[in-house]
Formats: sequence, structure tokens, C-alpha cells
Amino acid sequence: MKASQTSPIKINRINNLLEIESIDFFVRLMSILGLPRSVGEIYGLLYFSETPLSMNKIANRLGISIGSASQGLKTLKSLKAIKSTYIAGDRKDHYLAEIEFRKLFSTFIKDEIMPHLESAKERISKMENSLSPQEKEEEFYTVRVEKLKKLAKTGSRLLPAIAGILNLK
Amino acid sequence: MKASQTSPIKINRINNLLEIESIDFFVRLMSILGLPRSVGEIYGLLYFSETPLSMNKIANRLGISIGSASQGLKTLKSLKAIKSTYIAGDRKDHYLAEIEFRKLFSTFIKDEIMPHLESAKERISKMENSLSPQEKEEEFYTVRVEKLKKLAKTGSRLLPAIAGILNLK
DNA sequence: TGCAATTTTCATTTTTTTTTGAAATGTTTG
DNA sequence: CAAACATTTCAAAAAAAAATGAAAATTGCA
Repeated sequence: MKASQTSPIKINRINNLLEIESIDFFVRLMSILGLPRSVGEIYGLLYFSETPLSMNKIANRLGISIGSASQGLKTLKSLKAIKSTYIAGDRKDHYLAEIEFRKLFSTFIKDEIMPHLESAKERISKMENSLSPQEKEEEFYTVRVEKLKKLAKTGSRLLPAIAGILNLK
Repeated sequence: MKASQTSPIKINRINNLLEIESIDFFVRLMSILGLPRSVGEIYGLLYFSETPLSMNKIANRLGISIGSASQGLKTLKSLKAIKSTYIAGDRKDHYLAEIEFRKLFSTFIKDEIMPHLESAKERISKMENSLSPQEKEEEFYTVRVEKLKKLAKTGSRLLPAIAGILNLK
């Protein structure tokens, strides 16, 4: 119910091929990163928008709720994937896509992945401490704990390096 | 209902700290890769198991259904994260964890990520083709399409390189 | 070959995640 | 400062993903 879904006079719904492809593209990309569809839709729309768009315009064009739009924009801001601009005489916030993807990816690595790595190190310590005296003697267990430590170490080196490489390109 | 959840005489339920921590660790790791909890549980259990375990034993120890276990083992096989061993006089398949993580990650990159990159390239071409003659003249659009191409190219180089680095360590 | 053990499949159920929409909160300016 | 507009929050609804379990398929051996 409500005047929703297929409202009759909604003019600016997504219609051109470029926008459709862009949204499709970024919905998939974001989904690889574990981000919800709405986040990809918003970014995909902004990516090919020459003018900054307000939250309302975004929600209307995409046909999503303002709740989703608000939440999605919050996520994109925290990933530094969009910027807000002030538009003269307009009270609303307006958003533009940040087109340097490296920002998105390096923020993602720093904020979403690295914290996991830190807590992983703690959990590996716990495992090591929970080995019984006999187990501590057995190569089977020590090798496995060592492999985990190496994994954590490799991750700690590799991920920031990836963020760095992205920053050079 | 059913005689499920807390069956009374289930002996070998997960009980020791090492297994609990291991399972917790791998559940989180797999979840970063977008894999379901059951996959992490199975791998976490196998990782510290000295003896190969049958599907039934796995399901029982973890308290998951054989359907889940079957599906989870299938996923882990396809990621080359486990190996099956034959046990003399036993008809069942028995599984061991592959402890070289690089195999898991490089298979993951090759099978799960690279195909996306390939189709991404096609989609970028579609976008390029859908530019109107006027848009083709505008820097705004050409820059954005170029950025996408560069992103795809960087991905195509970086991801296999990561898989390669993992293979050296 | 036929039977019993094992594994896979898949419709249904359960759980988790995402979206919605309306109320609460925040903000600007007349 | 109050009204009007904008945004955020969050409980409830909807959608998506995962787990279950029983039937079907497969497998190995007597």
C-alpha cells in the first residue's frame, strides 16, 4: 500500500543504460566486499552523476527508502567513497562519488580487515596457551600453531602493502 | 522438535578449549571470505584433528546436520582446503585439513574473484558503448570509464600477484 | 546382482541480513 | 524561538542466506 513502489509520476527513475550498468557493476563489487545492495546502488548512481545529488533525490531515483539511503550514505561516508558538497542556497546535503577507488579499498582494509587481524593474533595466543604439556611436545600441534602465527604475520604485512600499492597507481 | 539440539548421549561434542578457539577463529576467517559458518566450523575442527574424520563424525561433533556437513565439505574440497584419505577397512571418506593456507587463498582468488573480474571487464565495455556521442566528448564520462578500466587492470595484476606471493611464503 | 552404508540433493524451515517507514532528533532560517 | 525541512534511528516487515532432514542417488562389497 501507500503511494509507493510504482508511483505514477516519478520522473527521474533510473532509465539510461549507463546508469543501469554502473549500478549493476557497483552492486556486484560492493557485494564482494560484503556490503548491501543499497550501498552499491547509491555509489553506482553517484559514480556517473555530473551533479551532486541529495539524499532524497538518490532515494527517489533508486526507488529505495530514505532509511536505506541514509544508512547507505553513512556506510559510504565511513569508507570515504563519497564526499558531500554544499550547494548554494540549498539546505540539503549533496553527495558526489569519490572516484579514487584506492581510498575506498584502503579504508576498507584498514577499518574492516585489519581489526580482525589484531583480534586473530589474540586468539592464536589463546590457542597456544590452551595446549596441554603433552601437546606442547607434539609436532602436530606446534606446527599448526606456527602456521597460524605465520598466517597472521603475512596478513599484517600483505594487507597494508596492498593498500599502499593502490595508493601509488 | 525431533530428537535434536541437545541429544542426551552425544559423547564427542566439541569440548576442549583448543577446538573451541580453532573453530571460532576459522568461522571468522571464512566469514570474511563470505563463506557460511558451517564451513568455518568444519575446517576449524579438522585443523587440530590428528586423525582424519568422517562426515558423520564431523556432523556429530559439531552438532550440525549431515546436509550441512556434506555441503560444507563440498565447499572445502572445491577450495582445496581439505584432503580425503582412505582408511583401511572403512568405507566412509575421511577428511584432513590442508594446512597450507596459500592453497585455500589462491584457489579462492582464482575461482571466486577472478571470474568476477572477467565479467567486470565486459560490463565496463558495455558502459563505454552506451555513451552517447556527446558524452564521449565529455571528460567527465571518459575519465570515469578510464578509472574503471584501470581498476579492472589493477585487479587483474594484483590478485594473481597476491596468490603468487602466498605461494612463496 | 542386490543390499546396506554413505553421500548428495533439495524442498522446507530457521536464522540472519537488509529494507522499510514512521517517530524522534537535529538543523536552518524567517 | 518556532516552524519547516532534513536526517537519523529503530522496531517491524521483507528478503536473502543457511541449515535441516528425509528422499534419492551413489557406492562398495557380500
